[in-house]
Amino acid sequence: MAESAVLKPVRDAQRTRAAILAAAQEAFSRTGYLDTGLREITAAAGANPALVSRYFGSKEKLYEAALADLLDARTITTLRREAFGEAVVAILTATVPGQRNPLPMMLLASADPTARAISHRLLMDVFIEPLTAWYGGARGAAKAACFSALASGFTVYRDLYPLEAFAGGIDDETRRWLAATFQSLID
Amino acid sequence: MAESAVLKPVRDAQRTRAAILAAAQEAFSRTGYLDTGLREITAAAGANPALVSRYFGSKEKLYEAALADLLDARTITTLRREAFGEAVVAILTATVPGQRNPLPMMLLASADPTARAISHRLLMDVFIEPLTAWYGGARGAAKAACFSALASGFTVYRDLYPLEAFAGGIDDETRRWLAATFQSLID
DNA sequence: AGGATATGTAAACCACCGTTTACTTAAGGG
DNA sequence: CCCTTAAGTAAACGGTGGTTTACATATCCT
Repeated sequence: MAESAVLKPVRDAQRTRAAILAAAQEAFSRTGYLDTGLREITAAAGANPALVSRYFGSKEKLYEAALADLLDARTITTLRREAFGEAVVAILTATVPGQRNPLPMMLLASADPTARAISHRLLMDVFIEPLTAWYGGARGAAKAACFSALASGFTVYRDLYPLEAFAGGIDDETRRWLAATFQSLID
Repeated sequence: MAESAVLKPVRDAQRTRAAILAAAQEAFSRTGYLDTGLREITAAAGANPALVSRYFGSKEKLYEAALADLLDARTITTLRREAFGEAVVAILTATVPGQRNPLPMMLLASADPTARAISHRLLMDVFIEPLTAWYGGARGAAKAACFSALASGFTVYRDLYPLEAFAGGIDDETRRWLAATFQSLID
């Protein structure tokens, strides 16, 4: 039988790089930056630690690539303004812990000065600034900050330090309070 | 001249222990748990790395002692309910980064599984539970969660990933929004 | 087909860290 | 005053981690 060499080549730099990136995202989101070893990441990707140097340059660069691939303000800036609060809460509560969510990764990496600097810059460039522009006006930056604070805080007590009220499905009152609070940044 | 042996003894276990604890709080709040070495802490305290084992047992125990010394729900539960929102904002904005604030320490330590478990337990026992009781009623826990989320989020974007809107003195509109949001958890 | 090149591997290197051990020195009671 | 004990020190140990080096092998073009 002809094996599908095109679909599953034994050696494929792009695929290997992508596998390492995906494994890094999973691992960094779960065990942070400092506590995640390159040997652990590459083992999960079925690759070799030395390939991180080859494809990304260093662990820091790998982290930067992993985070940049997850950060995207459009998840928020494409929502309709009329039902903004409800939509945000829907997104927040739909997100499964550890599944392509940049925030735990950022927070778990914040202990390392270099990783934090990378996160800070990426956060500003590809999230805060677009969000500020989307809010618009003189208070756009302040609204973006308030939005980020509440959304991040929710994630902290849902994924990092789970509180029953957030980690186990939230009740209708809480959902309404969150939605109304997010909405109040627009009205 | 008689040197004040009572005020500044050369060898004093209690004083040395306290110095290590203070240095640990400062260092853990600044560089996290994993990235802070015992040699660094003890050097700042003018002590020896081996004394951590003697006085605290291990690095984990030192972290636990350092965090427990900072966590206290009474900063919140002693506020008057009528002007709760304003009072909370006053406390949040008065807090100088890195100065006896348990939150950055908790967040920066969250990458290490053991340190996170310690933080989680302490947080529940000496903060969330008292706060839940203070709010009271069926939704006490949910209110405590919402409070913690917004307060933590504010701290994150003030101390960890500084946004101009929070890190450089906040404007009156933002202050009002925060105060009103905190107050809405009571009314 | 065959050699040049891209891809992957294994092992070593070097530095750091938490902890333990053996030792030195100051403090304090009889 | 001496000697027991507490307090502090220095160095070594075992383990780990990022990175580099030297090497093996699959892939691709002529």
